[in-house]
Amino acid sequence: MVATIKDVAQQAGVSIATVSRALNTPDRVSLAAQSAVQAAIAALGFRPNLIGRQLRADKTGLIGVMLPTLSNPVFAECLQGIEQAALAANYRVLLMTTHYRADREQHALETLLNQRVDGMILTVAHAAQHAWLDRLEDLSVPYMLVYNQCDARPCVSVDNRAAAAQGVTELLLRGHRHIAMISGQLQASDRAQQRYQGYCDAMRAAGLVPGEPLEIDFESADLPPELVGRLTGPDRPTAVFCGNDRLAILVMRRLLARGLRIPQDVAILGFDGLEIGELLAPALATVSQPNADIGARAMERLHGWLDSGQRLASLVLPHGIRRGGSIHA
Amino acid sequence: MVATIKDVAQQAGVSIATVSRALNTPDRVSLAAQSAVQAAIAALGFRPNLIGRQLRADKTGLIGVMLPTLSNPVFAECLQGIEQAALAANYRVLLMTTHYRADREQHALETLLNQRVDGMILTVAHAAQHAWLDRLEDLSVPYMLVYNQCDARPCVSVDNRAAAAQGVTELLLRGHRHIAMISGQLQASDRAQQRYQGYCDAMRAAGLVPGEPLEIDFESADLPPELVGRLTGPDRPTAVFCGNDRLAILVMRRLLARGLRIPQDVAILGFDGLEIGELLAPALATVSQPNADIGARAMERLHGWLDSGQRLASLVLPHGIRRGGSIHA
DNA sequence: TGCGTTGATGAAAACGTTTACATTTTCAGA
DNA sequence: TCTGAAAATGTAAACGTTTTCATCAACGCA
Repeated sequence: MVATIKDVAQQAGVSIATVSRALNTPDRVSLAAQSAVQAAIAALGFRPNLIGRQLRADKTGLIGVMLPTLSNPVFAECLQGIEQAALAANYRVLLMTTHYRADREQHALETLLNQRVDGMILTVAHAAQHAWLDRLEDLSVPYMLVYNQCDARPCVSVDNRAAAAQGVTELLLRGHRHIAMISGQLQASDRAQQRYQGYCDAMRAAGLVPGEPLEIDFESADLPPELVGRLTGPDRPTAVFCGNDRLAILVMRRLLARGLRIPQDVAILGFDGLEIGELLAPALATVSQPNADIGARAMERLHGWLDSGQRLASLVLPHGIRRGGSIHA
Repeated sequence: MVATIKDVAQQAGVSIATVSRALNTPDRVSLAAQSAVQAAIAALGFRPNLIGRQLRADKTGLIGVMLPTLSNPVFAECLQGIEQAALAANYRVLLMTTHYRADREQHALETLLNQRVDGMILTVAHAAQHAWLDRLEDLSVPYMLVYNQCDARPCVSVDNRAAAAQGVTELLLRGHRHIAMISGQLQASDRAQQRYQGYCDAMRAAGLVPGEPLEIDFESADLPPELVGRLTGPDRPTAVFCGNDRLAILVMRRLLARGLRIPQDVAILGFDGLEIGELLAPALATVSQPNADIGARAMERLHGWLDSGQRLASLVLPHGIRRGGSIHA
């Protein structure tokens, strides 16, 4: 049997109120009582039951975090940032992954809500129209989106569209005219759509006709053969812009295996800024995001919101362009 | 104001006990009452407060997960496995990272204990002598170690020593005689020690004298110059066995930058089996572990323990040797 | 001495559930 | 119609805290 505050009180010869005060507001307790309580706590190995405390306080100190997957290091790094900032702000992290599935998004949000997390940090499929986010607003549960970018919601992200356009422009400057874009399912990710928009912007600004996006499952372990065909066939593109680095790496592998030279035969540009990309051969050029920062800043802002009750505006963090061997020889 | 079971009872014209039963054991409630309750729940948007339930039941449905870092994809993949298995078993995951620091291990365990998690999945510095693990045993809190390997505790891991020895043997078979080992701080990781033992085993079995381990901080972003010196200097090794893939990748980068050829000038062998290693140039040879499986199996076993009350034995999963360009031309 | 202020303490209520136990209702069989 | 068992329901306690409110002692001051 694990000791409760009642046992401590009895052992120390004081009331449970005094024990509670000794724990939370020691200055309101006589020195004699304090040391009696300390002794009793040590003797019994008492540790306060947070569940009781949370029920009474109607606060859990929990932050619900919902991300698509941890297999993509982008989200793992972001989570790392969240966790570090949560520790600093004395919150704990309850984690759920969705694997880009709507039913899992719903289940996760429901669970987090039932668990009475104080706030949430989320990446959802489509921030703009999302019934559950509206529900969070109604319930006035503080939340922050990460990676999603949407005027009507509190987000921490880069400017996906502008960043993508800048990346594609980098390819255009190198003389590419036939540039394809590969992306995870647009329907599963508003970021993917925004990045595709950025691609279109840059193409049109150069007087070119943007291609249709070549879609592929976000979590697929390899490229479908017919896609490989389009990238290696007779009218293949001279450059490929990939909606994220994971895809870019898959593409690089497949094309290299098919005997294409990168970047001479085809240039590859990613999006995310995964560190590991720098170590590939050739090094992956990419539009980089500050992943750990995205998480940490989101947590900081959420903390501010929880502290002040003031909803905070979105935050757009700077992106970067990391040049590398995959786009210039 | 968010609705409670009491509001639902009032709205439905029944007692709270009936509402509770309608929720948990619907077969013990008349159809009339069931539908009245359902209607009330829908009307009020009631969602059961898990905190109240957890307090009453003395069960939280939470699994505490403590890992060194998520920046190393090994642990991110493992966490992914844990999360997936936790979902299947209807548990939720509370995450804490330690960054290989003893004070953070202690803080995390304390927090998880206070939060009354039903069980824990942990990677600790040293499984064998670890006061807090002893404490868990005393409190009979079910837990499973991952990556740690220790006869006296419930672990899910590979056989680190044998795996390392097999990897090093692979190098020996290729004619290497001067093989160095680079590792994270041995004092921060029993796995590192076991892998070093395996290295020594293999070297001695070949009649060679094992070198001292070259230690480096687990989380350092680059190699210290003096270490680079030893790897590139006049009596440099012809092969380097790295205690984990992350280190191996750092080593590869540095040595390539110094103009050494891999594997002609120096062969590199990692440990972990990170997928990304296959995409490097040259592809990283490594001793592979089934990371997601380690997490998933640990969670399954923990679930079994929680269900049955029976502590389960350790599980040693098979390792593999992934050959690659970093050890053979 | 008497009074008011301050500081320490305790009793009890409250947070939202589940469940043991008691009570009421239903219904089949005589 | 009556009886008894079974089914449905309700009352109240319990889980471990925090906090309000009341009580009481101590003490300074007139």
